[in-house]
Amino acid sequence: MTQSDAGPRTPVKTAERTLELVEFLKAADGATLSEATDAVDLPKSSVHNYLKTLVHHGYVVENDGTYEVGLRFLDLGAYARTRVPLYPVAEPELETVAEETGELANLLVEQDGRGTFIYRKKGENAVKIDSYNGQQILLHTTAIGKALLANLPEDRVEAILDRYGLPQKTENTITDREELFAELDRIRSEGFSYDDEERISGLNCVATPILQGDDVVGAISVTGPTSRMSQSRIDDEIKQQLRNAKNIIELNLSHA
Amino acid sequence: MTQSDAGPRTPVKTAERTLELVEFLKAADGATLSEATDAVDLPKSSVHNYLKTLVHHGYVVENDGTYEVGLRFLDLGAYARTRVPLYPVAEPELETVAEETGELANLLVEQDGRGTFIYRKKGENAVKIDSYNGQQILLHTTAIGKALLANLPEDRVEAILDRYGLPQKTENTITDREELFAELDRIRSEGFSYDDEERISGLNCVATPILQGDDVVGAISVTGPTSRMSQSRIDDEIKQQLRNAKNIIELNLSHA
DNA sequence: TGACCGAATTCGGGAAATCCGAACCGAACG
DNA sequence: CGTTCGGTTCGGATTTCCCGAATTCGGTCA
Repeated sequence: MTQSDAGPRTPVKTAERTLELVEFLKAADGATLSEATDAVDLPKSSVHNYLKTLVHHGYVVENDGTYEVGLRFLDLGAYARTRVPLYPVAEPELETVAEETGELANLLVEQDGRGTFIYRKKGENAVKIDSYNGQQILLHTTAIGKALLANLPEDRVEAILDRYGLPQKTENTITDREELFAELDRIRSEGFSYDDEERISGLNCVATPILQGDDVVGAISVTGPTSRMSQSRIDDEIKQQLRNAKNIIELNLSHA
Repeated sequence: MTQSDAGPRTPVKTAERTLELVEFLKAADGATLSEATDAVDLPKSSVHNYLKTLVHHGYVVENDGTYEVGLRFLDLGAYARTRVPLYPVAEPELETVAEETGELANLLVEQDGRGTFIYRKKGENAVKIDSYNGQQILLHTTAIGKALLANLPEDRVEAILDRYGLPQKTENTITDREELFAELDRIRSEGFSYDDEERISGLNCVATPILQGDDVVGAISVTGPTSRMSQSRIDDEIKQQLRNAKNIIELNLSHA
């Protein structure tokens, strides 16, 4: 990863190790003390202290020897979501989109250069994979991320690219800056972005940004399997649904 | 609080301070460095280091001088929820309950003696207050918590009471152990629990546990304003809806 | 324009918390 | 009954964090 942000001058290492440990528990779907010890570079006794401390505060749960991410994080996470003004406005509209199309409808916002799905609603036939709330992505890897990126000020886009680079996720991921900027231009003029299996093979996605005045506050999209996302369906149905939702959301945002 | 769990012998203090800081940001709905410094007992420069470290990792966001809880927690929280097998099974049924009654439908699970609402669905007329995902409560303060408590093994109940005590939330909160155990007996024999404004004045609640074999895995409830929750409506409509949802959920749990 | 004020950031020595290996326990299994 | 594989405890060495003072930054008022 081309990460050029060095971070704080004097980071609190213990805090970082704590978070790293929790992230490992997530990645591993739970782990024993020994497994966790192998993963983070610390002796067993130290990891033990960390885990017990986290357990005591409810951030980690222990079930006969295996440690897991605890529900206490849901409290913080759901709270953080309530602080995003777009969320309550967009939620009902995305529900409609999911119902009408039968596919997966998504809402993405940006924080600190990263994209976060703050709401995902499955329609009747929605693809099962690749879907849970809170998932974080790099903006250049998806249609919905690019829709957002295309409407950010140029200097912010530059800063984001400097920090996170353009790592490749599938063979279609854009990895070249020039190419990305050209694509962002196209998105700005058309108002929609697409991805052709750029992040996950077999999935297609159509997205459009949500604007508040001149500022982009998020983006919405519909995701479906390549087989069902024909050009004609995209043009006739999907884009219509998205346009509709976008209008209502922006209208409600403007006088709130 | 009657808290008799001393916690780990050698807690990692820095980890605790980190979490405490994030919790403060939540409680304060965002704060500046100076405000955060006043809240936690540390000098400004230390708090500065903590916050910058958290920002760097996306757990806190900074907007012109004020720090807020970041969306990265949503990733961990929503993930933790996916690890609860009850969640996907109960979600659609609670949606039905919310639609049919028009009130607020809830799903609670227990971890480490604390209750966590992992799903809440608002019906048409649902009360606006007191509702967000991930909220944590003490089990003895609500109908839904008591429904859960009533089906936990006695020694676990004792342990939970030892650890968290019976703090009073409203004038109706049960604060006496004997009284609570009597109430739990009653709940076990009736199969439903109620609260009369025990946690929040003006709100009433009807709840029933979700069992898997002999083990309680959670509880569901309907919450509404006292004015709308008449005895006859509770008996004729609400309990019927809950019974129905409970049956379907338990059935689906049993052969999964 | 310049001086002022509050807030955020940087700096460096001293104190304290974490690190870390080794030893101890306890359960499961052969 | 012995062995093994984890988890837990202990205490000294040292890294890391604490913490006040000095500096910089950004905005406001004269």
